[in-house]
Order: sequence, then structure tokens, then C-alpha cells
Amino acid sequence: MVDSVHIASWNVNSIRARQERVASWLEQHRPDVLCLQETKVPDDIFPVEPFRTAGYDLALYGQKGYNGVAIASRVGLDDVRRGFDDGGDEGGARLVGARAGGVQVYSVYVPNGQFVGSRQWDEKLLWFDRLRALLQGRHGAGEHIAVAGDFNVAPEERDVHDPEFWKRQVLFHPQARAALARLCEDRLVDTFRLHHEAGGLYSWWDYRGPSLARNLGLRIDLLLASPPLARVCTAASIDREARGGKLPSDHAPILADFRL
DNA sequence: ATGGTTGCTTAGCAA
Repeated sequence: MVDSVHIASWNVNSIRARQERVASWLEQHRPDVLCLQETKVPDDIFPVEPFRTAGYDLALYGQKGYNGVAIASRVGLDDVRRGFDDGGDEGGARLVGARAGGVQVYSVYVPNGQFVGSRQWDEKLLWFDRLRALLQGRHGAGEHIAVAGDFNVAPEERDVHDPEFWKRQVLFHPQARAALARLCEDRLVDTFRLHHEAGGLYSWWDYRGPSLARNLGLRIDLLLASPPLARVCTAASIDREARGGKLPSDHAPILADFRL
């Protein structure tokens, strides 16, 4: 009987490039569930062995070259659902859901948006509303739901090293922040902010330039919980250490613990 | 939206 569940999420920027690093991280942290984004690989050649060896089942929704999401679980994995089922264009493999450890889990990779005013920008803003509709259509208010992933939006000024610059960019534009806020309002809670007040705590640092050394980052990776699940969230963190070393992803893993 | 780096794919795109 599971009485607690530890959920993690990590944009790995290619699971094939990162598989040894992810495998050792799994052995070290042993989360019950790990949501992955930017796996960048079709399902038939996803490197499943390191996960099986570590005791994890996988729900895969990938594609060639870009995007790709997955859920790894060692506490059961049922009712896997890939993508939206709203009849609209999927716009890439960016969403997979499953039941794991008594929680309804979603791994999400929100479109980056390219630049403000682009076609991809419009798709990004729309994507939040599609996700909101999907969650409202599939789930009731009392359920334990975790929506984890790379949202490609920092929620607040304290989540951005230079808000004045970034508010004109896709990752912190007022319209993107508003779209995220609409998704969340009264439905999803940012678990990190239940346990940390400080600014300067980021989950992504650009590969280019001295961003990591100078902590020029943004907190765009989020683990959102429905209110009933948020009420039993006992801890949340960002594993900044995993952003270091040789050939890291440009994102750090994020984690949250729940007592069920 | 311009630079810098990384990954997928092998010249150029996406992030």
C-alpha cells in the first residue's frame, strides 16, 4: 500500500544523449514517478533498458527529432493516454497522461513559442487553454492530479533573473503568464511555492554564455497539483546539482513529495 | 527575433 508518492520531472533534452545521467540520477533519488520531456526519440527506439533495470515502467509518446514526453513509474502505470483528444492538431508529441501510485499524472512539454507574434506563439497561448479544457473534461475537482513538465513560462518576477528583459520574450511575456494563470486558477497549485519564498531559484539556464555560472536562469519547469493533492504536498525542490557536470541538460530536475 | 551552445541530422532548425 502506497502512503506517499515522490514525483519528479525533468526536461532531459534528448533521452539518448542523457540516458546514463538519467539512470544514475534515478538510482540516486529513486522517485516513484519521473516525468520526462524533450526525449527527442520515436517510441520504438526509446532506450527502455536503463528504466526497466531500475524497476520502472514507461508510458511513451515520442517522435523523431523533436519534442517527446514520457512517464516512468515504479508504483504502477495504467490508463495511458497520449496527446489531446479534442480533434485538433497535436502540434508534436507534448502530452502524456497515466495513473501512477494513486495519482493522475501528466507529463507536459508546452510549446516554446519561437518569438512573440509568430505562428508558434499563437499555438503556445492556445495550448494552455486546450490543456485546461482537457483536464476539466476528464477529471473532477476532488481528484489527485499532478501536471508536471516544462511549461516554457516563468510564473512570477521572482522566477526570472531579469524580468525587464524577459517580459518581452516568449518565456515571460505577460500573455504567456496570463495563459498559465488561467490554466492554474483555483485548479492547479505551484507546489514549489508551497515550500519556498525566495527568488533566484531556477530550473533552466541557457547553454549559451555564462548563464549557469552567473545564475542567469528562469523557473519554467513546474510541478502543479490539484488542490486536494497540493494539500498533502510535504516537500518540493529543484535539483540544481544535476544541471552541472559534463554535458548536462539545460534543465534541472524538479521534485515534489506527497503524503496520500 | 540578431550573439552564445547543444542535439538531431548531416545544413539547418529548434530551443
